[in-house]
Amino acid sequence: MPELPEVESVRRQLVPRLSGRRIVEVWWDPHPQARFHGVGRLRNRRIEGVERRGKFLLCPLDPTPQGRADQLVLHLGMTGSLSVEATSEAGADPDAGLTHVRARLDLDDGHTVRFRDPRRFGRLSVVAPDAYAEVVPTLAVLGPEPLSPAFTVEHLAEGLARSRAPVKARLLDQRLVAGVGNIYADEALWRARIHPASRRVARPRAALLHAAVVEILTAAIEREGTTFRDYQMVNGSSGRYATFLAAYGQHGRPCRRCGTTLRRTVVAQRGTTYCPTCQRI
DNA sequence: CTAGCTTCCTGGGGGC
DNA sequence: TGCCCCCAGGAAGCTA
Repeated sequence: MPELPEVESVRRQLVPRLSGRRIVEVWWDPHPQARFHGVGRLRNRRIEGVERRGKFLLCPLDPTPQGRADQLVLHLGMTGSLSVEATSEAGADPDAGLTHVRARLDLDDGHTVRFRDPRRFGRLSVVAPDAYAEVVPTLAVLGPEPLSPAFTVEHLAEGLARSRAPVKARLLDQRLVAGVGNIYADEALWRARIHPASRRVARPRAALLHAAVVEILTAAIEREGTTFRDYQMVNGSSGRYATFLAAYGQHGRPCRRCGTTLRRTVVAQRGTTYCPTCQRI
């Protein structure tokens, strides 16, 4: 599941491959449930850079003749990945043997960006910021970047105080903080010793959670993310954070702090692993 | 407005 | 070995 560290790792690999390239041809999946918006507008546009907000990849494009400053907005969903390899010869398999290719962007340097997404949860849009609310509503209301100065203890503590929803639900809701998904929510809550279903997190524990989120995401980026099932990087390699997971997917194993068997439950409609001894409501 | 449930999709794992 | 069933999950869309 690509979350912030995985998307950031993909972004870093894309920068040298995409920056300054012009898109000469575009194809996308005609499947009725495919989540594409305005992708035809990519033809003959230049990619100015590769940025990230939360789990969204953003590629600013050169302005249209009408002066419209739109962007390519990509969300990998659960199973999305990107490859950048040679464009296939005419008549050859345009997907070069890759499965589940849902979109292709042919670049002016002889490479093709292939967006693979077995479960079709990913989204690819061409949209200007003033249309985020209609096209990518989560991006329009996204909270601060967790590794930026805007993400403060005060912001997290006050945000948690304004709601009685389970703290894990608040971490997954992209409005409080951007980019945290199921893996790093479980990891941060374990590190901060907070029960995922806790509905009251006062300032002292909010400060622990703030530090845990920052430390976990920083360490995961250093290891280029977690490869659990589908996630892989642009060059096909895996993230190396999986062996550091203390909670996510570790139910039935002993807690690394106290040895208690980690328990699996459901919080916010998501599989959740926690330590019943360290993490009390 | 918020909280929380359902929906989309399909590979893979478990059970028999 | 094969078949069936069901699960995993981010975000959007819905209900109450």
